Amino acid sequence: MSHELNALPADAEQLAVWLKTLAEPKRLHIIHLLLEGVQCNCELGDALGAPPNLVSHHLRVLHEAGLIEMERDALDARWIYYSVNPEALRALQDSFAAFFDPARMKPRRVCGPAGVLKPAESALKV
Amino acid sequence: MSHELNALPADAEQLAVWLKTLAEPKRLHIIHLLLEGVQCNCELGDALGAPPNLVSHHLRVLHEAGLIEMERDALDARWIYYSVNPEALRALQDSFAAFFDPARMKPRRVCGPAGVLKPAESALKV
DNA sequence: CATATAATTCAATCCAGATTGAACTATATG
DNA sequence: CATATAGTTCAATCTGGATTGAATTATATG
Repeated sequence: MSHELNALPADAEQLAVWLKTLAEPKRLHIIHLLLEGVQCNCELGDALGAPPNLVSHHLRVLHEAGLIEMERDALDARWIYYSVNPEALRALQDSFAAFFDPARMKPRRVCGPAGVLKPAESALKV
Repeated sequence: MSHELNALPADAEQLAVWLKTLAEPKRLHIIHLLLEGVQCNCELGDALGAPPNLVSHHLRVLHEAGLIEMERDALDARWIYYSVNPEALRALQDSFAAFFDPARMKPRRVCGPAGVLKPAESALKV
């Protein structure tokens, strides 16, 4: 047979990484805030009620997952602005929609006694 | 103001629960297998290379999150068949698509020096 | 240069939850 | 009833990763 039914498809590997990244409540909240236009560590920290080093940690995880981008302020380079990576957001959407597509649902594979018996047999049995 | 920008929207709470449930690699794999039509604990265990009690644990978590359903075999009630809950799958799709909708992206909110200065001022500064 | 600020890095601690092994439940079959 | 099977429950252990506090970097300003 061509493709293993048992293995998780390769496309799903990237999705798994993204899901792990987004499953953290504070990180999901950060994405929400970034989408709303909030951008620097300090403001994110205020909104989350979290210290700057913790915010920094979560921002790094999000950045390493390719979900957000960073950019220094042109006038005062101490400030760093974060934003959602639009391409990644679209890829995430597509990947998720493909994996959890209800149309993917296949009929049950025969496994237990009820499936093994033919209709005629199961009729006799009853 | 009507709604807090800081708080995670209520709709996102359910999504957060689902994401935490699906972020576990074996559970994501189980969803994949169920979508492919695999259904009983034993076959899932074979595919995952995991003992039945561990499979059972993950199935419970998925069930408690409302993502899967269970049904006993009509002929031999020792067998239990699991399947993805189609309604939950659709709700998950909708919820995720709404939260990560690229169209949600708002312009950056003023925060640092570059944003605070008016165009004229920043022009002078340069 | 000295001081302040925005943010990161580092090391230590803590904790939720995955994993494991053994006992248990429920059902079927001889 | 005794034995086997499919699966669950329970308690203990282990581990990845969130959290915390202190030190560090980079930049700006007087």
